[in-house]
Amino acid sequence: MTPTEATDRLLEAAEELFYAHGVQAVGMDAVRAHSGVSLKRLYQTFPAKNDLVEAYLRRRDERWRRSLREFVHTRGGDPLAVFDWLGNWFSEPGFRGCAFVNSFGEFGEPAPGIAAAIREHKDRVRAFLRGLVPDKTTADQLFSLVEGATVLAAITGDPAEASTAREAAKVLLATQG
Amino acid sequence: MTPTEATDRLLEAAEELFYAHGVQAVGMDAVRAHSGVSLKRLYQTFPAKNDLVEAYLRRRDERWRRSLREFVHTRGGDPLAVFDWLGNWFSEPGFRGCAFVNSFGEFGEPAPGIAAAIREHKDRVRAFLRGLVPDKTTADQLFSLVEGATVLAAITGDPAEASTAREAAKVLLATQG
DNA sequence: TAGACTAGAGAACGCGCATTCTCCACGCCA
DNA sequence: TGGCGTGGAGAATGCGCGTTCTCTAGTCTA
Repeated sequence: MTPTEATDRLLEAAEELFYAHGVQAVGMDAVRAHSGVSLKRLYQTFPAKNDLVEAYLRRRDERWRRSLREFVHTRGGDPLAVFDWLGNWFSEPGFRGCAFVNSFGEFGEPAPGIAAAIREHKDRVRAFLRGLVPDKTTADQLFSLVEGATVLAAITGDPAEASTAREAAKVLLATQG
Repeated sequence: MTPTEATDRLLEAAEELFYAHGVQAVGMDAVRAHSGVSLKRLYQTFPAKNDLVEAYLRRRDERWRRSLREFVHTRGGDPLAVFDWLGNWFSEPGFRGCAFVNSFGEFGEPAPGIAAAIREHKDRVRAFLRGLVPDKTTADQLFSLVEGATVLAAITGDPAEASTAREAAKVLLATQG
């Protein structure tokens, strides 16, 4: 098995397990079992669990934003499409809220790399929304709606939080946008 | 030491430690040390850590909502006062986001009592907002803003998320309320 | 005062898990 | 063919922590 293939398998397994069960609840041995990569190789690739966690978050950030970006692009950059995308996400089986918010909750004092990955993710999402909505304030308001809808959908299990937020966004965009 | 005094001290210590550092990061021995209640008494009062966690959450729910309710009451029930209250909260030293959202993130599969405490807290906050804002949809939109502002203030450390959300709420209330 | 009960301090137990170590099988080169 | 290095499987280590156990000092009662 080539090093890059091992890395891929590890990150794939890490994402599935960490997102579904939480980082702390998943042992390195579970990652080994789920990835099929030996423990030795695992530690050669990621010297400590924190390194794997940080890599998991950074990869998830890239993929999550790419998915959102591409979806919104097919809608001609309509900011409301963001909320349609959220609705789809909330409805996926296994949806458990924002991985970054969950990780923030899990680690009282996160390792610096992990804290940075979380903050940078939110910064990038904010930047994306600002690119979609010229007015900074309005963009930030939509961001708040996005985060709120995600948290509530996770806790209540109701994907309709997305349309509630969508209606609010529509009003905000019409008033200020 | 009377049993109720022991319970009070334990819950006080639990809240300070669990909220500040996260539940998993705080051992029962730290609760003992911080409360001054012996381990034996601790386990007589709360047979397992989960019971203490659930009691901590339920007590925090009561106090948090009472504080919000009383503040909004002094403002004549103005829904926008909610966001002023949030701004104060976000500015408090030691603010670390919503205890319930953090706990949700901490426990992949929470014990039933803990999951219920989290859900019930959100249900009650939603009910409070609906009492303030007759229109259900608008109330739910404000709820989304509240949750989003809280998450973002926690992660970015910027209390100004409260005023961003407040402006959005103002627009939503003017349009629909 | 002697006996019995209480509560606290802290040791002990058991387990889970991050990390490291040991041993073995397999492929490569002279 | 015979050493030799590479990689995997999985045991061993060390530690943190939830929970329980032990021992002891103090207090109340007859």
